[in-house]
Amino acid sequence: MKAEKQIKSWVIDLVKELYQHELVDQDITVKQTPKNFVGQYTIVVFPFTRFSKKSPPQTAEELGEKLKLDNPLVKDFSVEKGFLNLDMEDAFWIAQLQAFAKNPEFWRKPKKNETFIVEFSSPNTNKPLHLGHIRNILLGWSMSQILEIEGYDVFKTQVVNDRGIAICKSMLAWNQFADGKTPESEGIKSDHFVGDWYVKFNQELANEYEQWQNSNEGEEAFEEHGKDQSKDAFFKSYSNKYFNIHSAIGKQAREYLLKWENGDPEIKALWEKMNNWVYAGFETTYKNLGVSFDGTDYESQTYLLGKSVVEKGLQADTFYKEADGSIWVNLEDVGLDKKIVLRSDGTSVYITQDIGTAMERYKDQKFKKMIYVVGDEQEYHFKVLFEILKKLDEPYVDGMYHLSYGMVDLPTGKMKSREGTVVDADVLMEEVVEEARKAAEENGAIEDLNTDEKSDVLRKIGMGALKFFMIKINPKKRMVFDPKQSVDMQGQTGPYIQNAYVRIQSILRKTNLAEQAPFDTHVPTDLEKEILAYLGSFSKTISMAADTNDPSLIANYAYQLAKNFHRFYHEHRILNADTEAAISFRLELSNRTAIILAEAMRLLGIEMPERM
RNA sequence: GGUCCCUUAGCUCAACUGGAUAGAGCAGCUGCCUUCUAAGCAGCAGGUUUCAGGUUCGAGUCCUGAAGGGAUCACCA
Repeated sequence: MKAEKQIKSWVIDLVKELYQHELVDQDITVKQTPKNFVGQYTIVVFPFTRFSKKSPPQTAEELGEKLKLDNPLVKDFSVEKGFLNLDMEDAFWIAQLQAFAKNPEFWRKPKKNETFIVEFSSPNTNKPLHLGHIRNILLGWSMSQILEIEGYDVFKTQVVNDRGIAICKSMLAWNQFADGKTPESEGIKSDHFVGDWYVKFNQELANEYEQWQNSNEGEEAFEEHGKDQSKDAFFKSYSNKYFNIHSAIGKQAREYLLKWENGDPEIKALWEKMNNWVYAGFETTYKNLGVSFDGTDYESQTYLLGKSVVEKGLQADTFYKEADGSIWVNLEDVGLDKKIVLRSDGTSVYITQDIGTAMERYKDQKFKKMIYVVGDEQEYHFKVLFEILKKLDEPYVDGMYHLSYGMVDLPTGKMKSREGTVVDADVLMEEVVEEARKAAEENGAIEDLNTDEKSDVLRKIGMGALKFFMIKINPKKRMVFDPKQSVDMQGQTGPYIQNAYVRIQSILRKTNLAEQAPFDTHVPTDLEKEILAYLGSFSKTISMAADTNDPSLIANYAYQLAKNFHRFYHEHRILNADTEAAISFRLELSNRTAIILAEAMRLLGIEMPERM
């Protein structure tokens, strides 16, 4: 199962013997041979010509001869330009398949005893989770699973932004307009309930603003600051200032915030009540998404952590004080800007809190590595954060990584809450399961299941479609989310992969795997060899996904494997193959394929149904 | 304007980190269900990898420049 590694070690020995040159694994490229050539593994020999002092084909020929002679597992070889294609003996493939039974989780790496923190999701508490969060959560979750396989002790955490002006807006609107209504009384999911009051606030603000625009004060502001802009453009750009300077309702919201910071009991109680509604709602959404966390940091508890940071920075002369009392760090020597870390009024800014949180986490966990799953619009922020930590000589800084992912767009453009084009996570999940139900009704394969079993299967299929659709795309790419495509169940989709698994389970139910004859006399077909070789490359794929922080590699692997299996299923009989050995071999091959498919999907947070 | 990211088939994406003739799916067209689940398989068609140079045995991948799109450059979070 470590075939490629084994071939590399052969090559290393051979090159040493023939050309007296020391190679390491990384110098050698071994890959699966493309379809239109004979053989299963290909060695790229171009790089060896430097010290073989022969043409690429000659070098390949020479290596091939010797490999074949020395290794009984190499049946034959062929040379095409600088590529050496190896055709392996049947015994080699039999041994590959047998090896799975000895090491059923061969892709799992030994424990490293190192803590790896993965921070993801990071919602605000003033509105429900949306499509963008789903991408974030899927990435974070799946990186966690992958790193766990790589041998880390993974600690999954989220930062909840539970304080600030946003939640105060919801609180204010609820206080003024809700008349004591609750999520229970209205029958609304509780995070949506709180979000609705946030929307209500913004509506009130918009009304107020519109009236003000036509008032004398509004006219004056336009005269004074509008310059050569159109009225519309000016008022659009002025809205923040309006909120902070003129708005009555805005003033009230800020008073809420001030009272909160001063520990006003009434406001604190309201704040707690509304946040608890939100948490209850998030809990449901997380559960439906199939994710959980090992810890949660609330900003209300971490936003003061900045103080110790500032002290440390001033002591180390990393930070300096301006005349007005604000504290800064100068990062111009590493090509960045100056950055404030403490306001003149002594309050901390966002980055200060991040530094504090990192230090706190290190104190608690002694983590070796940490990933922040955060959108790419914050790339600069994290560059600055890491540089500051470096200047502060924090020991863990080299293990920190910002897993930056592109925004999720709709076919109609950006998601904008003001324009009501935000795709809500809960609504989306419902839709996608509903779509699975329609598809299942059409083909009727699960009619005989009871209601619970059926809804379980439909949930797995619908969520599988949605999750796969999002996770198969390279994280750093901005993606277009087409709702129609996200519910597709055919082609390069989650259900396509689930279907391969279900087909295998259906076969395995008809027989007893443990009672099969030995398969060592079976002569494997080209396709069987191809699948076996591909199964073996699962470890490599996981490692690469871990190294590049890219779960989409696993998604593509799973798709490719499922595709190979579907083809195999059509081209070969399994249960009624010609010989006992063939039946046994194919059953075991199918069994291992199913196990690896399920594992690959598990790493992506996708469950397999047994029927569909 | 500075910095960073993206650009591959009509659309959505791959390409094992520099390897062979750039692959899938969707959409379109053709076949295949009395044989292990047709959410499947096989086939047709679709490409100057945005453009111009460079590096080398070899470039979608690396370098330089250009064009188009995006992000960021707050005493916001």
